[in-house]
Amino acid sequence: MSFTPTSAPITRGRLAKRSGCHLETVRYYEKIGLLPSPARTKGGHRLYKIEDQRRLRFILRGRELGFSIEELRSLLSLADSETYTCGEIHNLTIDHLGGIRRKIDDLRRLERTLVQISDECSGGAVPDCPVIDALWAD
Amino acid sequence: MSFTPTSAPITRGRLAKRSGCHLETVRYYEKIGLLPSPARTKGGHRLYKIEDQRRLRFILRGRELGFSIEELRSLLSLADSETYTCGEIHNLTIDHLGGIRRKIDDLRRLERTLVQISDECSGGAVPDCPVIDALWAD
DNA sequence: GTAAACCCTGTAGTAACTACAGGATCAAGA
DNA sequence: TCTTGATCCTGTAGTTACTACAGGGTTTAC
Repeated sequence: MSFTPTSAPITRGRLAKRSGCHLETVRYYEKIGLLPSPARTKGGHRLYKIEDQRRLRFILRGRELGFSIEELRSLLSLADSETYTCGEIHNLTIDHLGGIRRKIDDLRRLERTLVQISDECSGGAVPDCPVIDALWAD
Repeated sequence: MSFTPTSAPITRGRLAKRSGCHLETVRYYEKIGLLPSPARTKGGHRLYKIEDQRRLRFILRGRELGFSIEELRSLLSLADSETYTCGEIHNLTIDHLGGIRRKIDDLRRLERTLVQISDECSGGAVPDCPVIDALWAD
């Protein structure tokens, strides 16, 4: 007889709470194939094991790092394959980083433009505004 | 008899092409109430006037500046009212700018984290990767 | 045994479009 | 006038990554 108190299967709600995500997110990840369909109770309730928790945490961390679902699918299939190389992962990461940097550049350009336009704005009670003028301009 | 050759009504396709947006976007903006429903031919085809072109350009420019549809709805209703003040527009613009700056900050944090993680990555053919490790970590 | 708390399924909603399908209309040339 | 090809019409479904129900069934604690 051995005690295995920490590895007892847990319900979906408990998994979500422990992982810090929404209850429905767990079901969603299962639906789109990022999480495997877990064992069930006789009544049909899902039962998750430690490895499911680990996988969910992987996905949630990846999302926090801005990886898309499809990027995570690639990342997970590499990680699952056990034959991935650091180079493959590196490429995915660099691509992802490129996308983030493009977004930053776009937003910075936007910021500069908006600042330029709104700096001309008196902000007062006058019925005339350079922001509106810029949008209406021919 | 007067000639008014430049102000003849144009079709949806022509309006879209002139304004540099997708054909269906015009219909979409009409559907959500940003553009008014235009006059029609006997056969039901839309006919747009110069003022519609102007309004569409306003919306498209606003979108380029990152304003959401709802923000543009506010901006347009102010602009339509003819009684707006520069201060009201300024507030909307400053709020919008705040949102953009928050996004930039978020993305920069993300970038730093990703660079930190992937800098430890050899990028070689070895089957071990700090990116994956970071995601799997307990 | 019962009641509260939890879980099940499927579906619809979010933002801002884009992409059809299956037809009708329009403009230009013969 | 007829035809042909381009354009247009409508409604609906797809995109991303979830979230929010409705209307039930199950589990658990007392």
